Amino acid sequence: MATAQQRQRIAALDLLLELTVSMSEDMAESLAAIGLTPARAHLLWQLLHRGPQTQRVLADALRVSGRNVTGLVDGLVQTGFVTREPHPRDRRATLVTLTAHGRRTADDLATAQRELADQLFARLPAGQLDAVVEGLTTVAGRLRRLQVEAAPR
Amino acid sequence: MATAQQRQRIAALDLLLELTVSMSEDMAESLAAIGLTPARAHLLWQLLHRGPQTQRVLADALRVSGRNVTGLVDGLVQTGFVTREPHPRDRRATLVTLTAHGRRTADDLATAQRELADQLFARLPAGQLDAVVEGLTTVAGRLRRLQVEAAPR
DNA sequence: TATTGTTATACTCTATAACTATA
DNA sequence: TATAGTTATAGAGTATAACAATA
Repeated sequence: MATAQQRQRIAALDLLLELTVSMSEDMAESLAAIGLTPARAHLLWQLLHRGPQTQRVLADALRVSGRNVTGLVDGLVQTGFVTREPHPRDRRATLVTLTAHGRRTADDLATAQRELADQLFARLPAGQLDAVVEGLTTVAGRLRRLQVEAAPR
Repeated sequence: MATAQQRQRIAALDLLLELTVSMSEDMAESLAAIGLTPARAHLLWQLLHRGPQTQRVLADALRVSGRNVTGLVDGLVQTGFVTREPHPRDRRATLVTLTAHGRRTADDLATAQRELADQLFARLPAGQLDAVVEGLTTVAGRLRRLQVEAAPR
Protein backbone atom coordinates (compact mmCIF):
# COMPACT_ATOMS: atom_id res chain seq x y z
CA MET A 1 0.00 0.00 0.00
CA ALA A 2 1.19 3.49 -0.79
CA THR A 3 1.61 5.79 2.18
CA ALA A 4 0.58 9.44 1.98
CA GLN A 5 4.23 10.34 1.60
CA GLN A 6 4.74 7.97 -1.28
CA ARG A 7 1.70 9.42 -2.95
CA GLN A 8 3.02 12.91 -2.48
CA ARG A 9 6.33 11.92 -4.07
CA ILE A 10 4.59 10.46 -7.08
CA ALA A 11 2.50 13.60 -7.39
CA ALA A 12 5.68 15.65 -7.27
CA LEU A 13 7.27 13.57 -10.03
CA ASP A 14 4.10 13.83 -12.13
CA LEU A 15 4.10 17.58 -11.66
CA LEU A 16 7.71 17.83 -12.69
CA LEU A 17 7.16 15.68 -15.79
CA GLU A 18 4.09 17.65 -16.76
CA LEU A 19 5.92 20.93 -16.39
CA THR A 20 8.73 19.47 -18.44
CA VAL A 21 6.41 18.54 -21.26
CA SER A 22 4.61 21.89 -21.19
CA MET A 23 7.85 23.83 -21.34
CA SER A 24 9.19 21.73 -24.18
CA GLU A 25 6.03 22.21 -26.21
CA ASP A 26 5.95 25.90 -25.44
CA MET A 27 9.52 26.37 -26.57
CA ALA A 28 9.14 24.21 -29.65
CA GLU A 29 6.19 26.31 -30.77
CA SER A 30 7.92 29.62 -30.17
CA LEU A 31 10.94 28.36 -32.09
CA ALA A 32 8.85 27.05 -34.98
CA ALA A 33 7.31 30.51 -35.31
CA ILE A 34 10.74 31.94 -36.10
CA GLY A 35 11.85 29.08 -38.34
CA LEU A 36 13.86 27.09 -35.81
CA THR A 37 13.69 23.65 -34.23
CA PRO A 38 14.91 22.87 -30.69
CA ALA A 39 18.01 21.10 -31.98
CA ARG A 40 18.96 23.95 -34.32
CA ALA A 41 18.28 26.53 -31.62
CA HIS A 42 20.58 24.61 -29.28
CA LEU A 43 23.37 24.89 -31.86
CA LEU A 44 22.66 28.60 -32.38
CA TRP A 45 22.87 29.08 -28.62
CA GLN A 46 26.38 27.62 -28.59
CA LEU A 47 27.47 30.00 -31.31
CA LEU A 48 26.01 32.97 -29.45
CA HIS A 49 27.88 32.15 -26.26
CA ARG A 50 31.13 30.78 -27.67
CA GLY A 51 31.55 32.41 -31.05
CA PRO A 52 32.29 30.60 -34.32
CA GLN A 53 33.05 26.91 -33.76
CA THR A 54 34.14 23.92 -35.80
CA GLN A 55 31.55 21.21 -36.36
CA ARG A 56 33.63 18.80 -34.29
CA VAL A 57 33.55 21.11 -31.28
CA LEU A 58 29.83 21.62 -31.76
CA ALA A 59 29.25 17.87 -31.93
CA ASP A 60 31.03 17.43 -28.60
CA ALA A 61 29.24 20.39 -27.00
CA LEU A 62 25.82 19.14 -28.11
CA ARG A 63 26.80 15.53 -27.42
CA VAL A 64 25.62 14.28 -30.78
CA SER A 65 27.39 12.59 -33.70
CA GLY A 66 29.41 14.55 -36.22
CA ARG A 67 26.99 13.42 -38.88
CA ASN A 68 24.15 14.98 -36.98
CA VAL A 69 25.91 18.33 -36.82
CA THR A 70 26.37 18.25 -40.60
CA GLY A 71 22.61 17.95 -40.93
CA LEU A 72 21.82 20.67 -38.40
CA VAL A 73 24.28 23.08 -40.01
CA ASP A 74 22.89 22.23 -43.47
CA GLY A 75 19.47 23.25 -42.23
CA LEU A 76 20.70 26.43 -40.58
CA VAL A 77 22.64 27.43 -43.70
CA GLN A 78 19.61 26.88 -45.92
CA THR A 79 17.44 28.99 -43.66
CA GLY A 80 20.03 31.76 -43.41
CA PHE A 81 21.04 31.59 -39.75
CA VAL A 82 24.69 30.57 -40.19
CA THR A 83 27.43 30.22 -42.80
CA ARG A 84 30.34 27.80 -43.12
CA GLU A 85 33.61 29.73 -43.16
CA PRO A 86 37.06 28.26 -43.82
CA HIS A 87 39.15 27.62 -40.74
CA PRO A 88 42.21 29.89 -40.90
CA ARG A 89 44.72 27.23 -39.89
CA ASP A 90 43.11 23.85 -40.58
CA ARG A 91 41.85 23.33 -44.09
CA ARG A 92 39.89 20.24 -43.08
CA ALA A 93 37.70 22.20 -40.70
CA THR A 94 34.93 24.76 -41.13
CA LEU A 95 33.97 27.50 -38.73
CA VAL A 96 30.23 27.67 -38.32
CA THR A 97 29.45 31.37 -37.99
CA LEU A 98 26.30 33.35 -37.23
CA THR A 99 24.90 35.55 -40.00
CA ALA A 100 23.50 38.96 -39.02
CA HIS A 101 20.06 37.37 -39.00
CA GLY A 102 21.34 34.45 -36.93
CA ARG A 103 22.83 36.80 -34.37
CA ARG A 104 19.66 38.87 -34.12
CA THR A 105 17.65 35.70 -33.66
CA ALA A 106 19.98 34.33 -31.00
CA ASP A 107 19.85 37.65 -29.15
CA ASP A 108 16.06 37.51 -29.30
CA LEU A 109 16.15 34.01 -27.84
CA ALA A 110 18.21 35.26 -24.93
CA THR A 111 15.73 38.05 -24.34
CA ALA A 112 12.80 35.65 -24.53
CA GLN A 113 14.52 33.42 -21.99
CA ARG A 114 14.85 36.31 -19.55
CA GLU A 115 11.23 37.25 -20.05
CA LEU A 116 10.06 33.70 -19.49
CA ALA A 117 12.11 33.50 -16.28
CA ASP A 118 10.42 36.67 -15.06
CA GLN A 119 6.95 35.54 -16.03
CA LEU A 120 7.36 32.18 -14.33
CA PHE A 121 9.22 33.16 -11.18
CA ALA A 122 8.51 36.81 -10.39
CA ARG A 123 6.30 37.75 -7.46
CA LEU A 124 6.42 34.40 -5.68
CA PRO A 125 5.63 34.36 -1.94
CA ALA A 126 8.66 35.25 0.15
CA GLY A 127 11.28 32.52 0.16
CA GLN A 128 9.40 30.22 -2.17
CA LEU A 129 11.79 30.64 -5.06
CA ASP A 130 14.69 29.87 -2.74
CA ALA A 131 12.93 26.76 -1.53
CA VAL A 132 12.22 25.58 -5.06
CA VAL A 133 15.79 26.18 -6.18
CA GLU A 134 17.13 24.36 -3.15
CA GLY A 135 14.80 21.45 -3.61
CA LEU A 136 15.43 21.11 -7.33
CA THR A 137 19.18 21.31 -6.76
CA THR A 138 18.97 18.41 -4.36
CA VAL A 139 16.82 16.43 -6.78
CA ALA A 140 19.14 17.16 -9.71
CA GLY A 141 22.07 15.94 -7.64
CA ARG A 142 20.30 12.73 -6.74
CA LEU A 143 19.38 12.13 -10.36
CA ARG A 144 22.99 12.59 -11.37
CA ARG A 145 24.07 10.05 -8.78
CA LEU A 146 21.51 7.55 -10.04
CA GLN A 147 22.81 7.95 -13.57
CA VAL A 148 26.40 7.40 -12.47
CA GLU A 149 25.41 4.24 -10.64
CA ALA A 150 23.42 2.97 -13.59
CA ALA A 151 26.38 3.35 -15.97
CA PRO A 152 29.33 1.85 -14.04
CA ARG A 153 31.85 1.74 -16.82
CA MET B 1 21.35 45.57 -16.03
CA ALA B 2 20.16 42.38 -14.41
CA THR B 3 19.30 42.60 -10.76
CA ALA B 4 20.20 39.82 -8.34
CA GLN B 5 16.59 38.71 -8.45
CA GLN B 6 16.52 38.53 -12.21
CA ARG B 7 19.69 36.50 -12.13
CA GLN B 8 18.17 34.13 -9.61
CA ARG B 9 15.13 33.66 -11.82
CA ILE B 10 17.27 32.81 -14.81
CA ALA B 11 19.26 30.39 -12.69
CA ALA B 12 16.01 28.77 -11.61
CA LEU B 13 14.86 28.40 -15.21
CA ASP B 14 18.22 26.95 -16.20
CA LEU B 15 18.02 24.49 -13.35
CA LEU B 16 14.55 23.42 -14.37
CA LEU B 17 15.56 22.99 -18.00
CA GLU B 18 18.65 21.02 -17.03
CA LEU B 19 16.63 18.75 -14.79
CA THR B 20 14.16 18.33 -17.60
CA VAL B 21 16.85 17.25 -20.02
CA SER B 22 18.46 14.88 -17.52
CA MET B 23 15.18 13.20 -16.74
CA SER B 24 14.30 12.81 -20.40
CA GLU B 25 17.65 11.25 -21.18
CA ASP B 26 17.44 9.01 -18.16
CA MET B 27 14.00 7.77 -19.12
CA ALA B 28 14.87 7.33 -22.78
CA GLU B 29 17.82 5.13 -21.82
CA SER B 30 15.82 3.00 -19.42
CA LEU B 31 13.13 2.55 -22.04
CA ALA B 32 15.61 1.68 -24.78
CA ALA B 33 16.97 -1.07 -22.52
CA ILE B 34 13.57 -2.80 -22.59
CA GLY B 35 12.91 -2.18 -26.27
CA LEU B 36 10.72 0.91 -25.99
CA THR B 37 10.91 4.53 -27.08
CA PRO B 38 9.34 7.42 -25.16
CA ALA B 39 6.51 7.78 -27.68
CA ARG B 40 5.69 4.08 -27.63
CA ALA B 41 5.90 3.97 -23.84
CA HIS B 42 3.46 6.85 -23.69
CA LEU B 43 0.99 4.86 -25.74
CA LEU B 44 1.53 1.77 -23.56
CA TRP B 45 0.86 3.92 -20.50
CA GLN B 46 -2.53 4.89 -21.89
CA LEU B 47 -3.44 1.27 -22.47
CA LEU B 48 -2.38 0.36 -18.93
CA HIS B 49 -4.55 3.02 -17.36
CA ARG B 50 -7.53 2.99 -19.72
CA GLY B 51 -7.63 -0.48 -21.17
CA PRO B 52 -7.91 -1.35 -24.90
CA GLN B 53 -8.52 1.74 -27.03
CA THR B 54 -9.18 2.58 -30.66
CA GLN B 55 -6.42 4.33 -32.54
CA ARG B 56 -8.56 7.44 -32.88
CA VAL B 57 -8.96 7.72 -29.12
CA LEU B 58 -5.24 7.13 -28.67
CA ALA B 59 -4.43 9.84 -31.20
CA ASP B 60 -6.57 12.32 -29.27
CA ALA B 61 -5.16 11.26 -25.91
CA LEU B 62 -1.56 11.56 -27.10
CA ARG B 63 -2.41 14.66 -29.13
CA VAL B 64 -0.78 13.40 -32.31
CA SER B 65 -2.10 12.64 -35.79
CA GLY B 66 -3.88 9.43 -36.59
CA ARG B 67 -1.12 8.60 -39.01
CA ASN B 68 1.38 8.79 -36.21
CA VAL B 69 -0.58 6.34 -34.09
CA THR B 70 -0.61 3.88 -36.99
CA GLY B 71 3.19 4.01 -36.94
CA LEU B 72 3.52 3.70 -33.18
CA VAL B 73 1.12 0.75 -33.08
CA ASP B 74 2.95 -0.88 -36.01
CA GLY B 75 6.16 -0.70 -33.98
CA LEU B 76 4.55 -2.01 -30.80
CA VAL B 77 2.92 -4.89 -32.69
CA GLN B 78 6.22 -5.86 -34.32
CA THR B 79 7.98 -5.86 -30.96
CA GLY B 80 5.23 -7.84 -29.27
CA PHE B 81 3.81 -5.31 -26.81
CA VAL B 82 0.31 -4.97 -28.28
CA THR B 83 -2.09 -6.53 -30.78
CA ARG B 84 -4.78 -5.05 -32.98
CA GLU B 85 -8.15 -6.62 -32.16
CA PRO B 86 -11.39 -6.08 -34.05
CA HIS B 87 -13.81 -3.63 -32.46
CA PRO B 88 -16.94 -5.56 -31.46
CA ARG B 89 -19.39 -2.96 -32.77
CA ASP B 90 -17.52 -0.83 -35.32
CA ARG B 91 -15.86 -2.70 -38.13
CA ARG B 92 -13.85 0.34 -39.18
CA ALA B 93 -12.03 0.52 -35.85
CA THR B 94 -9.41 -1.62 -34.12
CA LEU B 95 -8.88 -2.03 -30.41
CA VAL B 96 -5.22 -1.76 -29.52
CA THR B 97 -4.72 -4.25 -26.73
CA LEU B 98 -1.78 -5.12 -24.45
CA THR B 99 -0.22 -8.56 -24.84
CA ALA B 100 0.86 -10.39 -21.68
CA HIS B 101 4.36 -9.08 -22.31
CA GLY B 102 3.03 -5.59 -22.86
CA ARG B 103 1.12 -5.68 -19.61
CA ARG B 104 4.11 -6.95 -17.65
CA THR B 105 6.24 -4.21 -19.16
CA ALA B 106 3.70 -1.50 -18.40
CA ASP B 107 3.43 -2.74 -14.81
CA ASP B 108 7.21 -2.60 -14.54
CA LEU B 109 7.15 0.98 -15.79
CA ALA B 110 4.70 1.91 -13.07
CA THR B 111 6.94 0.30 -10.47
CA ALA B 112 10.00 2.07 -11.83
CA GLN B 113 8.14 5.37 -11.66
CA ARG B 114 7.36 4.81 -7.99
CA GLU B 115 10.97 3.92 -7.27
CA LEU B 116 12.25 6.99 -9.08
CA ALA B 117 9.85 9.18 -7.10
CA ASP B 118 11.24 7.70 -3.89
CA GLN B 119 14.84 8.06 -4.92
CA LEU B 120 14.41 11.66 -5.97
CA PHE B 121 12.12 12.96 -3.24
CA ALA B 122 12.55 10.80 -0.12
CA ARG B 123 14.34 12.15 2.94
CA LEU B 124 14.20 15.81 2.00
CA PRO B 125 14.53 18.39 4.82
CA ALA B 126 11.23 19.01 6.58
CA GLY B 127 8.78 20.92 4.44
CA GLN B 128 11.04 21.15 1.43
CA LEU B 129 8.99 18.79 -0.70
CA ASP B 130 5.88 20.78 0.17
CA ALA B 131 7.63 23.98 -0.84
CA VAL B 132 8.79 22.50 -4.15
CA VAL B 133 5.34 21.16 -4.97
CA GLU B 134 3.75 24.48 -4.12
CA GLY B 135 6.27 26.45 -6.14
CA LEU B 136 6.09 24.16 -9.15
CA THR B 137 2.31 24.22 -9.06
CA THR B 138 2.35 27.99 -9.21
CA VAL B 139 4.86 27.95 -12.05
CA ALA B 140 2.90 25.35 -13.99
CA GLY B 141 -0.21 27.48 -13.64
CA ARG B 142 1.56 30.55 -14.90
CA LEU B 143 2.93 28.64 -17.85
CA ARG B 144 -0.53 27.44 -18.71
CA ARG B 145 -1.82 30.98 -18.63
CA LEU B 146 0.98 32.13 -20.92
CA GLN B 147 0.09 29.41 -23.40
CA VAL B 148 -3.56 30.36 -23.39
CA GLU B 149 -2.68 33.99 -24.05
CA ALA B 150 -0.31 33.04 -26.83
CA ALA B 151 -2.92 30.93 -28.62
CA PRO B 152 -6.14 32.97 -28.43
CA ARG B 153 -8.28 30.78 -30.59
C1' DT C 1 -21.71 12.51 -45.52
C1' DA C 2 -18.63 11.64 -41.76
C1' DT C 3 -15.31 8.73 -39.51
C1' DT C 4 -11.48 5.03 -38.99
C1' DG C 5 -7.39 3.67 -40.38
C1' DT C 6 -4.08 2.99 -44.25
C1' DT C 7 -1.00 4.32 -48.19
C1' DA C 8 1.84 7.92 -50.15
C1' DT C 9 5.01 11.46 -49.31
C1' DA C 10 7.97 14.52 -46.75
C1' DC C 11 10.78 16.65 -43.01
C1' DT C 12 13.58 16.45 -38.74
C1' DC C 13 16.62 14.25 -35.47
C1' DT C 14 19.36 10.66 -34.55
C1' DA C 15 22.96 6.82 -35.43
C1' DT C 16 26.92 3.90 -37.65
C1' DA C 17 30.07 3.01 -41.40
C1' DA C 18 32.75 4.06 -45.42
C1' DC C 19 35.23 7.58 -47.69
C1' DT C 20 37.93 12.08 -49.00
C1' DA C 21 40.86 15.64 -47.89
C1' DT C 22 43.98 17.27 -44.80
C1' DA C 23 47.05 17.16 -40.60
C1' DT D 1 48.06 7.31 -38.71
C1' DA D 2 44.58 10.34 -36.97
C1' DT D 3 41.12 13.87 -37.57
C1' DA D 4 37.26 16.90 -39.93
C1' DG D 5 33.54 16.56 -42.48
C1' DT D 6 30.68 14.31 -46.17
C1' DT D 7 28.10 10.55 -48.51
C1' DA D 8 25.40 6.42 -47.86
C1' DT D 9 22.08 4.13 -45.31
C1' DA D 10 18.76 3.40 -41.68
C1' DG D 11 15.21 3.98 -37.95
C1' DA D 12 12.11 6.80 -35.21
C1' DG D 13 8.71 10.54 -34.62
C1' DT D 14 6.08 13.86 -36.67
C1' DA D 15 2.89 15.98 -40.33
C1' DT D 16 -0.67 16.53 -44.40
C1' DA D 17 -3.35 14.60 -48.16
C1' DA D 18 -5.71 11.09 -50.73
C1' DC D 19 -8.19 6.91 -50.34
C1' DA D 20 -10.88 2.54 -48.90
C1' DA D 21 -14.10 0.53 -45.91
C1' DT D 22 -17.65 1.30 -42.91
C1' DA D 23 -21.03 4.09 -40.18
